[in-house]
Amino acid sequence: MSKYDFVTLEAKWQKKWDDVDLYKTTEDSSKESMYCLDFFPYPSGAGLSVGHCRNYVPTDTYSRFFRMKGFNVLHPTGWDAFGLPAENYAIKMGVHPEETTRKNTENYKRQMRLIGTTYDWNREVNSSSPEYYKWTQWFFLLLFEKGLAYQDYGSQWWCDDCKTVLANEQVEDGKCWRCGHEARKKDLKQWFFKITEYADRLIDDLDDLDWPEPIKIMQRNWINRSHGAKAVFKAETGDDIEIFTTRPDTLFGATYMVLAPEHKLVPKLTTPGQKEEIETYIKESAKISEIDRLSTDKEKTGVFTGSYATNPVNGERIPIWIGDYVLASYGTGAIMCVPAHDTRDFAFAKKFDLPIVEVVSPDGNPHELSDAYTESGIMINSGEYDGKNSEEFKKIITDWLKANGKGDQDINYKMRDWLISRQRYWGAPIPIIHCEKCGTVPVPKKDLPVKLPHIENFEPAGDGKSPLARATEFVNVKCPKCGGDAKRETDTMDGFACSSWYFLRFASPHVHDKAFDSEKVKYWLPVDVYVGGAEHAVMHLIYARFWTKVIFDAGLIDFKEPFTKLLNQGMLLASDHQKMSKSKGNVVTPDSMVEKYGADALRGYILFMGPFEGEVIWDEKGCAGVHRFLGRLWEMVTGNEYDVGGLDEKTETELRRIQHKLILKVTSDLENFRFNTSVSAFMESYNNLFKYFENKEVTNSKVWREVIETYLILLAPICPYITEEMWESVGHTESIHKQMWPKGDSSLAKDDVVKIPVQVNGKLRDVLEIEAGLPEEKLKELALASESVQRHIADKQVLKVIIPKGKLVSIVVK
RNA sequence: GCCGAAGUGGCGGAAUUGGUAGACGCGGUGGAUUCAAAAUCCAUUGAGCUCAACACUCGUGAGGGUUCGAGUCCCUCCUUCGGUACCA
Repeated sequence: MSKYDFVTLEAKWQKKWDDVDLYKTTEDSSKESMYCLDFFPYPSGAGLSVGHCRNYVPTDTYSRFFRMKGFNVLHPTGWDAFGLPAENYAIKMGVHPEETTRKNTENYKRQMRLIGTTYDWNREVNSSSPEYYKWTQWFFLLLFEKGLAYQDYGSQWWCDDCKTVLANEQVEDGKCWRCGHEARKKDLKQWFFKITEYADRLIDDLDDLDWPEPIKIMQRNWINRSHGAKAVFKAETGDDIEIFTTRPDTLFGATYMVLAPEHKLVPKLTTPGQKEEIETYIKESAKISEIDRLSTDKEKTGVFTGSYATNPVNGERIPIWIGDYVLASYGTGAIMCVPAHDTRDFAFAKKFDLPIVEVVSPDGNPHELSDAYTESGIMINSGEYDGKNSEEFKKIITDWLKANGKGDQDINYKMRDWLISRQRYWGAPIPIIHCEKCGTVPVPKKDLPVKLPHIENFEPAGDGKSPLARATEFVNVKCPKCGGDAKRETDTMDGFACSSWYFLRFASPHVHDKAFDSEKVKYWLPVDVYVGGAEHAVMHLIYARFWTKVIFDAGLIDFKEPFTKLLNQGMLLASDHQKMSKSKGNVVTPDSMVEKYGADALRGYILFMGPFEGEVIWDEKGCAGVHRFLGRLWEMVTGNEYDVGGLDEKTETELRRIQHKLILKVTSDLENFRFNTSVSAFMESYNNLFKYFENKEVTNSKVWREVIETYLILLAPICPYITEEMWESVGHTESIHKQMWPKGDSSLAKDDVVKIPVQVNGKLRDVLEIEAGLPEEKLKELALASESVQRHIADKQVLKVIIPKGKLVSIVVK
């Protein structure tokens, strides 16, 4: 018997599996398909840490499990290689991103194989390769044709550090999502995708998805659909000021208006006397950074324009102010103010001493308000509508607005269109040609891909123009329409465009004449199980859903949602309870763990650490513990003769019980992504089997072999190397990973002796060890006869005895 | 502020969803092996009752409640973490 030499055996099997291409996936209509996908990684220069393993090991285990259950499993991966992070890294290293990407992907791939993943490398894709981004551009043109891609001038988020614009989703806390530099607004002409057109469907279709509820909530909040009404307030200048409100029931309480400083009508509404003050305010608010301006605890500021408007419902003359707490980009950029029923308006009114009129009262009586009352209630001070319920009144007054041409019902969204232009080099060029005569002309599909030219000076200039603008041979083209001189669009696409369709590409990664093979997509998609970090809740996961719907609408696929089931693995923190990062020097690499304990131990520990969705803290000792367990298992499996003798019935029953309990437990745990408890089940099962290990008669028996073989098969998805080696050592030639998953028999798993706790007044007093299946009468008798129970009921009166499901005896005494 | 998740031994975490709290692992303690150490193996390990056994008491963030019975359900509060930020 040899020792558990994980180094040698892992290398041996790695090679063997590669040689036979064990994990090559092909379509097979006789088998049910299962598509299990990890968020494809951005190949960073730092390589994989054990934190990444927390994503890849569970999905790999799950995929292996499903293969053994007889499913045809697609479990591919690839590289999200385009985008700012890759480019910034290349700039930092002073190496072209093509080169850094090539190196980094090689390293990732090496590490992924090291930990025993079963990705089908025949299906590897790379979003920065022309074969791939040709189709990203093709989808851009599809969106363009459908009127969903457009150019617009406007104030955009800009990062001075990355020297490019950012989508709204990519501004976190007023800062650039990637580099953390403060974002600011800049006026630029940019490309957008009209994602707002899909806002309703993006919200409504969430209902049917098997996704974590928090992610769905985050998406709903991000899109933030508000039902309400628009209303027109007539200014005394004769201008119409349109507002949006979710509380039309409070219209009678609108005592002033506030417009965003950027609102178009501000100059016209400003009276000569107020002109200076207004202009100063506009200048000042432009200077304040967005973060400060959006901060909720900032005191309200504003200036009176000098003009008045008429409240459409009661004809009251109300003053028009401007204030920076009103955003130009939401709704109409103007609001009606109801200080009695809106906290922000209340604060503003208090500060500038504006009238506060209560119109919704909790009890129908007027009150002295010390705060805004924002709940529903009974209408007061609302003319003929007094006494109505405010919720019902919403509809009544909205209908009235409509009937009188002063408004209508309306819906607003917080989500904005997706800004996809990037003034950066490392992305898919936007396939558009600008011609002076013909305007914006899409590149004909036959001319795709628009290849990203190899240029040495790819750093952003910071002038708001893409580095591609400097590549004159790239920029200057003939117009596809008129043949005259024209210029290429030089912006590249946001990296999130590339990742909005990659899951489709895996079905047929090598087709050259289309983005995907419809038949194969039909077989594999949608993705059955999609696993990745929760940080993509509002970026990637909204964008990919949007593209899928556009592709569906174009009739190219037959599903509306790309990811049926979504799971978020919990974060893995370093032993210092902080995120692993190079700068903190707390990164643990899979390489070092594989070297010390083997890939199987690393995999086992990753799964054992804690619940899949929970946050866990790295502790190398735990990894060593799993390694020790595997060493013991090795001893137990490899030292036996097997098949020599028979076995008595009692021992066989006991061994079968261990075997079938394990099958049932592991099967249900793996199905439910409860890997941590399945690893404990293996350890527990080992401990139970080990009690027989000294008994040669047992370990030489056929039953022992069967129990051990079942154990190995069950463990194979978690620890593929050691199980394969032991499987071979007990005499098999076909890979363990090709074996069928065993079926558990609950009747064999059942205990013949059960433990029945006995409680007296809710306190545990005894545990009866008795034959299973005794009638309740007998249980009651035995429980009452118990010595320690007697001690507690002797001088008392037994009121009742409860025996729920024959599992426990509860005696109530007085 | 609002939305969401979670609080269980020295630590990571189990607990059939209302039924023996602490599975499994880590760490600790004692022992075996060893010249010694590492490794390995065996035993023990929630707290208290000044040693031990038996028994008993307490114990799942805090306080109430429902129940024969609560880590699990209900109410109030506290703490931590994630998301979000004047969206009218």
